[in-house]
Amino acid sequence: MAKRYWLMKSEPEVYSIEDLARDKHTLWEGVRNYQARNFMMNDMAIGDEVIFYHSNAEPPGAAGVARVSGKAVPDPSQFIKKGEYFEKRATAAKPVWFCVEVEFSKAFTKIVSLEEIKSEKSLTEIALLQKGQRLSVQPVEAKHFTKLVAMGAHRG
DNA sequence: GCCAACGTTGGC
DNA sequence: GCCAACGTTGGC
Repeated sequence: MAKRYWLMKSEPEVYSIEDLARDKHTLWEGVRNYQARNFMMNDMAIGDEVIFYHSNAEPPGAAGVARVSGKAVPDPSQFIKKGEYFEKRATAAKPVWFCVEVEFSKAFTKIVSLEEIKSEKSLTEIALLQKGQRLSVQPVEAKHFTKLVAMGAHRG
């Protein structure tokens, strides 16, 4: 199957591209939206490439590239009773939430800001910019992925 | 199944 | 902190 491309959002105050660079890989825990979960469960494959997007940041924007390094597994955070992501409906036999593992690929020297993405003509169709688009895990077309990476690489 | 109320996301 | 644009919940 052909490699696919994705965009995954994280608040850098919580987990940034620098954190991923340090950790090398991480489980993408805490997604609590069914559409986003289904992308991870059903559509993501090892080797798929991911734009790591900083949301609720100054500035918001694409911060680097990661790679899917492990297929979807039950999200451990749903079983932590005192945790922020506890899911009381979940059992070991029937988990509710799943997450993939991603590994660090590269950090852009400088964030490709949302403002720059908006002003780039070839990116007007990217899912990220569509009205009401809030999904924290979303597909990206190959041409948009390539463009974002080129914009990120042309810095520094 | 409908839909109002409520909660969340995330840019500004 | 505000609020648009969602998604979820729960009464009926």
